[in-house]
Amino acid sequence: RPTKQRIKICEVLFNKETTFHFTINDLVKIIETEANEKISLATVYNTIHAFEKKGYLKEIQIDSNQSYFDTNVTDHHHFYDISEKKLIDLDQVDVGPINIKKSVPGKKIKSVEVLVKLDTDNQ
Amino acid sequence: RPTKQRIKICEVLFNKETTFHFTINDLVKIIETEANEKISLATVYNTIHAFEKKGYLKEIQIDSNQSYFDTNVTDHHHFYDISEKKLIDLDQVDVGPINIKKSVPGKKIKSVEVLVKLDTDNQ
DNA sequence: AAATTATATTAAAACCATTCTAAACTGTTG
DNA sequence: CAACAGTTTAGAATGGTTTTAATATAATTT
Repeated sequence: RPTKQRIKICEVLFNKETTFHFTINDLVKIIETEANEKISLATVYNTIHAFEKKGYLKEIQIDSNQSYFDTNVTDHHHFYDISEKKLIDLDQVDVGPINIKKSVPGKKIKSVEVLVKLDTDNQ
Repeated sequence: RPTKQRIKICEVLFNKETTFHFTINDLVKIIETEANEKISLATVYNTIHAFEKKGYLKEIQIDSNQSYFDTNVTDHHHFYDISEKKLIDLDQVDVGPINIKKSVPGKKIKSVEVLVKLDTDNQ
């Protein structure tokens, strides 16, 4: 299981000081420039999805035409900078407690996600 | 501007007692069965986007491979039923006030969206 | 009401992120 | 080191969305 490709991806993702956000394309570019190695798109998708299932990554859906991933797997929320198409972490503390006062019969809450969209403040 | 196709779409969307959620595909199917009329996908996309820009519809992004639209354009949040892929409205009252205690320099908050994901409660 | 103009609709092609496929390859186990 | 299961790969397929270029329609002018 610990193949060359997976080791490389792990290095890029988890040998950083801070957590960060990326798209599949970002990741491929990082690997191909930083490491000057070719890697198949399919492998990246496979690996990232495997990591996500294991809980090493979180998928964040904002845009209907691209998935973002987060190496920060703790419970938290996000700012989304619309013009730069970038994500910024938002701690639970910075949002405050959220108490959902409505429930749906036969269903249980799996997650509560807050997305705060940001625009340039050109007053 | 008030073409046959636009009138038909308006009827389907806004002559209802309640607001509702739909995908482009849902809408095309409704029009083609309920009205037995053919309508081009491109027209539906054009019209829906035009309506969205005018503020008659809200786009909701959940799934990275399909956009949902909401005829409820008031400020509110959503439940997302994962297994049924359906949206359910969640009033602001049912979520409570959210106060974002962090800010990003040069950016202003455009929207705060809460998405509560639901799973089947098979205890 | 015909002619003109601007705007909409359409089918089909293009796009692009993601997934699938089937063959080649690699790490592991005995 | 042989055999197997799991992995990688390039390329094709998928599917929602957008674009294109031609045709049609509504509004405006003559």
